[in-house]
Amino acid sequence: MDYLQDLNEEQRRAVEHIDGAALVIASAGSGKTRVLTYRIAHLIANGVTPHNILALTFTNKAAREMKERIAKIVGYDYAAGLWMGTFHSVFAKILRYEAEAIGFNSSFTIYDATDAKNAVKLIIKSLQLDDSVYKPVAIYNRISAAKNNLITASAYQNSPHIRVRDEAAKRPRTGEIYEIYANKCRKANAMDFDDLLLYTNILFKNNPEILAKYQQRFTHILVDEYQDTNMAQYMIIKMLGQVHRNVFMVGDDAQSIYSFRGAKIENILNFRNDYKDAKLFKLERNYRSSQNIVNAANSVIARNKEQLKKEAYSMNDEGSKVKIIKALTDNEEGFLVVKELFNQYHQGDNTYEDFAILYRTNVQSRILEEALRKHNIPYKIYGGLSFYQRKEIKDMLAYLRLIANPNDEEALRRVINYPKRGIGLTTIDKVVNIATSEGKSMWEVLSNISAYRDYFNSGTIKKLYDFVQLIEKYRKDLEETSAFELAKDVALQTGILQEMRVDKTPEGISRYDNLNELLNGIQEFSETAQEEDNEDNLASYLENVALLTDMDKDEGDDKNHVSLMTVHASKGLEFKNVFIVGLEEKLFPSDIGGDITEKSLEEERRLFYVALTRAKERACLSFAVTRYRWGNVHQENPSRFLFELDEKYLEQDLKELTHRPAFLSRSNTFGKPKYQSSKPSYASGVNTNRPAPRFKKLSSTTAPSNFKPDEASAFEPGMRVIHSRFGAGEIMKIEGEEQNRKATVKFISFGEKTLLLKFAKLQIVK
DNA sequence: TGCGTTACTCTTTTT
DNA sequence: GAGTAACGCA
Repeated sequence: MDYLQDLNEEQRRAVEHIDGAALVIASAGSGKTRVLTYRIAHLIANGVTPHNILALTFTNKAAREMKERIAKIVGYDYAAGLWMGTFHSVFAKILRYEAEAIGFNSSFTIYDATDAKNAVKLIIKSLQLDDSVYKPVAIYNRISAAKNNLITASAYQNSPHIRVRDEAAKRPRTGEIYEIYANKCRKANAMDFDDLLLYTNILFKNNPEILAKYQQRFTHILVDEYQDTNMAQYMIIKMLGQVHRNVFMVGDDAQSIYSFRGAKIENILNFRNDYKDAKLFKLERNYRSSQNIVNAANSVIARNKEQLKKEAYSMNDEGSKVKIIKALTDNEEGFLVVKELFNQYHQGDNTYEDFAILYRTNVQSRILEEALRKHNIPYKIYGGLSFYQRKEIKDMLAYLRLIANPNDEEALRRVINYPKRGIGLTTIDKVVNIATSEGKSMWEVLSNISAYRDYFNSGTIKKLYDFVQLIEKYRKDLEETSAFELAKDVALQTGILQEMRVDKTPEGISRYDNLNELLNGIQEFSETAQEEDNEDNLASYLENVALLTDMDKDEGDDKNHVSLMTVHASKGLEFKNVFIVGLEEKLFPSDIGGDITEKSLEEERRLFYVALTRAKERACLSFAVTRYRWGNVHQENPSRFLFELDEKYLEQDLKELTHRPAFLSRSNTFGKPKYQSSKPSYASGVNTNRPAPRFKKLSSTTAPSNFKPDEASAFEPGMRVIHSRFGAGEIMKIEGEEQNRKATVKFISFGEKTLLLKFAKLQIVK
């Protein structure tokens, strides 16, 4: 019982709450995880069987860490019985048990976003629709949003409201695509991320006896990050919690940042409408951050209208004030931020893991990366192109998926001709046509290929037959072999590993390393599964891996690095020193999706709040006056969030810092040639009689097809390069006027290094 | 059928 | 700037 000693009064009241609905509003750094873990431990200590507790978290990592902490209090045996994980992973598990009830097979595979988009793209193509109108990503997003709001394909098509919207968007056949996609997934025995939640809802709604079983089982339900649940998740909890009504929601409306994924902040705002007798606990004391940081963050978030009343405060030291860095360019921003980081590191007793650099978008990481490398500072980028999204990893996993579920069409398409075995697009198209006309899956056609001799030549028949045999061979020992044995055999016998080993280019080496890392991961999985007496087979590995992200990967032993990540990815983490970069209008707050509406602005503000409250001791914000975005230099304005910060908590005078001569603020873009209306004209001056441009811009790394050798003479020694990916500098010498239709230009940057530029993007001024 | 080259699009966040 | 679709050639 002594664990209760670690809690303040409000925390303890929440932890000691056992029966009935409860909402815990836990502001940043207020010990939310502690309350959750201790409450679960407390439930167990009070006789609740772990098996009857369902705890849902936002990431797998959070679940794992929480389980670990609970185990330390109540013992590993008890903790192991808990139902704990993300919504997606827990309900994927339940869906596997109950697959038959919704017409799936329990070995269904999970499509990630890429698989799903590919499938949608193929459908659009097969309907011969214009993919510039029916943009696959946009259609997929529509479908995803529908699923998150529990709108099935038929409901979608029957909704007049949706019809009007799609017709206005000139995409009246979206519903049809949705339906075909849903059928296709069913035939492939596959579910995408959203399906996991949608089908859980359908399962429970259509099968009262199954719902009752789980309602009985889960006597106590806990949900973390409740502010980021969507409609589908909300309904699952509502249904499951109906009988016992012991739902314990923890969240912070001020940190709701996933509305783009369908999260409804209303779920937390209106919680007490659903559970009128619910207890409300407010954790308002921030144990993480200094007073200055908490106060600064409060001064910004106070501007949001939609929020629950609470008073976040800190009783830590006052701490240092928030520092703001102004840079002239994005490159300089990277440089100044890293310089400041470098200074801070050498001032106090810091390690590099005390530092994080947060940004709004992943693309911003590159510049920071370069600056860190130049300073020899170790860093690690989280997110971005995830490990599991790399081609070599997806290809390898596709083999495993296909072996587990041969109807998985996306997996089949990936590997049927990888490594190259002479099965081209023509052949694949034929197979697809046969499959569609006979209402079969591609695999069903392939595994009976001799019945279709007339359609293919004998060589192709042989190739297809061999491929089927290859997969069938692995399928035979699917049950007996461990996931690792199987994966190893595939990697070796298909020649994938060999192909990568011989590739000595830097990319090839990295691919080889990645594949090995994946194999090690599978080995680790097999070993722990054996130790813990879990199922060690391929199916269980695949279920595990499909829902993993980069953030879930275990940190190695080497933690001594600066962390770089998006603000979204930083939720739930804390660092002694935090840098938030790119605080400019249109970037943060972001203006993607058109206008900045009141609602979207409030979410961006919450995002900024999340970023700022990651800091324990020091926060440093930066902005650049010009930024190189989508091919052009843009004049940027400092973010409104900077001005929303109460000056009391700032180190510098913001007005002075952001003051800009009037002539600069007049135009919003700078360096953008005026003649460049729709398409950039490489052969400038040739097709226009407007005045010769002051700037010459060449795009792409290769010379354009209409490039003439004499274009190279447009570059002369003495020209100043005002922008290139290597920075600014002056052209010292022209080297070669034509090399394979490419020009090579040499110039000296900052009078130091000689850099070789091919046709890198240049902006040159005479 | 496969490969190399060129042209074009898309740039927010992620389970 | 990067990834990919389309194109054109062998």
